[in-house]
Amino acid sequence: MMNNDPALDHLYHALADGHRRAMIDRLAAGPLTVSDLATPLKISLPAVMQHIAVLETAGLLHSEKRGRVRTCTLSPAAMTKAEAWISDRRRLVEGQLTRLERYLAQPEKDEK
Amino acid sequence: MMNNDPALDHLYHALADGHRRAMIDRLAAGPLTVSDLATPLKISLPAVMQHIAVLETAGLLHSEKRGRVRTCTLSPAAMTKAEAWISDRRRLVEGQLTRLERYLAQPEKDEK
DNA sequence: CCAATACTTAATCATTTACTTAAGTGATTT
DNA sequence: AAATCACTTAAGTAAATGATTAAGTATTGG
Repeated sequence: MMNNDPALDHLYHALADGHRRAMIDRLAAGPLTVSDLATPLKISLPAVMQHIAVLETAGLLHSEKRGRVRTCTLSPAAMTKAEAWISDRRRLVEGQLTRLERYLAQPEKDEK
Repeated sequence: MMNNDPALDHLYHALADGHRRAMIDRLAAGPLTVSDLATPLKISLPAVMQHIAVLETAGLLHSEKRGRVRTCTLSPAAMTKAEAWISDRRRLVEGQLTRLERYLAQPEKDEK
């Protein structure tokens, strides 16, 4: 079964937090260091590092250390996967609505 | 800030569990009762009810009780919201890649 | 009316999460 | 070499999560 998929667990779990979404938002404009990511957040640096680890486990970003500075970059592929799952299901339900609307819009026949 | 959005917290949290995704999957084909939803899952009925509550809090489904049977139906609007957030960010990052590629593809000038 | 059905509530529990503070590591500056 | 910087590790904590079992509450069929 496709829904017993730890990768999707990690992906959606990573997205289910405002701090992490804010980090993704800022990273969407380009790579940032750990300190850069931490600056606008009102949490400690270790907390930021834990969020980075969660995003990295989900495959949403990768990071590289040069000297004493770690730079984080978004990986769009993981986002595509999360988006694809939900998009597929949404389309199925909306297809259902379309069938219901088709049924409702259909003029009644067989009324005798 | 758009990322401090409890609705998105609830949405992605609801999607971050295989049992709940399996339930969404089956509901995508049409409404089901609580027992119908529980049957293929190897967890207790109260556990299924808790998952339904999480999905309902996220706005992913609504349920209605008639007699002693509760029927659950998916609400595609919430899915659209979750999909939209991630889609927007993915497009931003992919736009970046496009700019990078454009830069890399560009023949070097100013080399003197 | 009585039992079976379909949930529902309540109480409990192990684990995971999202933090914290304090102390440590290694790379740059001065 | 010493201080500063940019993380990193460790240890601990309160609250949330995902499950359980046991005991309800309404419906509904016989």
